[in-house]
Amino acid sequence: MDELQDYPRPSVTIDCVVFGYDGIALSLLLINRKEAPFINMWTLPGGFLFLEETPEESARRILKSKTGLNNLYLEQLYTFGDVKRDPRGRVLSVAYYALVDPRRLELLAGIAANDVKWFESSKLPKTAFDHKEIIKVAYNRLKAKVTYQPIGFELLDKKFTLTELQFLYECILQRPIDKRNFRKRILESKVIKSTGEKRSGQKNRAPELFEFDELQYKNLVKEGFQFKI
Amino acid sequence: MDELQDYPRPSVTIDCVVFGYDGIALSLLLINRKEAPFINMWTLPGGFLFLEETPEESARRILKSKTGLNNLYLEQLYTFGDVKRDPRGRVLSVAYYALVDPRRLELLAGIAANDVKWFESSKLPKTAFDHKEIIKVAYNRLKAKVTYQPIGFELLDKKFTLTELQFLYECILQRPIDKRNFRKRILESKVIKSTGEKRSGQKNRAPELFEFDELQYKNLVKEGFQFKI
DNA sequence: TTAATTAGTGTTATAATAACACTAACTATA
DNA sequence: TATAGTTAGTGTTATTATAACACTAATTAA
Repeated sequence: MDELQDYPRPSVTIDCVVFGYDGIALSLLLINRKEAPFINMWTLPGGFLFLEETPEESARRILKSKTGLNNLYLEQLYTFGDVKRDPRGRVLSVAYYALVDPRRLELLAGIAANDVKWFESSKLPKTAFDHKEIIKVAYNRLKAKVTYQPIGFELLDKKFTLTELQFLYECILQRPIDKRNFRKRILESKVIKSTGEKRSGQKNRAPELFEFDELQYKNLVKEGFQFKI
Repeated sequence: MDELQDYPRPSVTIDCVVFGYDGIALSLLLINRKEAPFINMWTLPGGFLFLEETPEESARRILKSKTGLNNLYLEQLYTFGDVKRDPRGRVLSVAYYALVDPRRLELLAGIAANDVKWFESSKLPKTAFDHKEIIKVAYNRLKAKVTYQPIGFELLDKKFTLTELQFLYECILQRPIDKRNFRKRILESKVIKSTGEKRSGQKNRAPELFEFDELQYKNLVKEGFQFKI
């Protein structure tokens, strides 16, 4: 019989690509590394997988400890396994990506402000390990996914205007979207509903506030509905 | 500094979902397990990851040893990491899926015929570990992928007729496709080209033989072309 | 009250998709 | 050698989805 101990085991880490959106630009959360190797370089939030947790649980634990947030949208991205991706030895990384509204996020008090930082996705610093590659894969996945699954809402406040939602999509997809067509489609899809409220206090017409209709979305999915932007 | 040996390491295996198509049905290659646990049950071809190989290299090595084939279409599927997915201990599985024309495949002489077997995907036996779940994820991925990437060709002979290609798509997607629309679209896409030959010796009109135009496909992709069925 | 600013709204041309039925070529056999 | 049986191959049209486009409405500040 094969015994587990007959085979050498790699180390396994979890790395998270955390996307945030502050209303202006898509950003990524990076951590300044305080240890060798790659001391003082920027890295994805990550850590070693514990034996008593699943990779997803591990990702949530790590995100909680680095950002203080739980319950965020999280999805497995890919497992990176180049033999020399970590100079310390053989380390597999199961990568996840997460979506966060950074305005809802309080970076943990215990962590020095300089250690954890948001970077605009177009202005990333040099990163350690193969994290540049992981980020690239994550961004491509986000871009593809956002057009056929209503995950963009995770990056916004609970209540948002259609203009805000459109700006977010333009920001992720890096292309302009026609306002009238966008509104028509998103409203026809029935995945968002009006709250009846308006956002006032601006120097212009008060826009209507909408929210994601999760219940309705689940029903639509059951009927075979496919979200599409 | 973090040292790798400070952290417990899980075992890591590679499991492969091998899809085959014999002209009639989509099939899966399973292996009859000769060891505990799950002795005598059917499993996905798999094995432990070696420290000196990447997960993909490992998958190719495993497939080569179980099927004798190399150079097959292979793609990482997902990493399965339930804490109790293997009764022997903590084992992560990095799963891959592969596409094979089973008529090109000679099962290795060294392996008893009963040990390795094709099963129609609609008539699978009970499988060990969480392999049922892995298979389900793989089939969903294949179904989605086949509509926007020309990977179906991997399951056919180098030269094939349009009718064969259409049957394959109907088989994977589990729905009828209009013959004229299918031909129009696949030919307009330019990813296949006529060989000029015909397949004769049947009791009916000799169909034209086509082949996948890989060079042309790569060019089209560079120009931003998206395959679509 | 007026200017500035962003929100909100429909129509039409164009392109993509889906539905549909016959003729052509080859083989077997009467 | 004519005919029946079988699968290959071919275009057109209606329907639906997409893309392009410009003005009016509401609010605030000056």
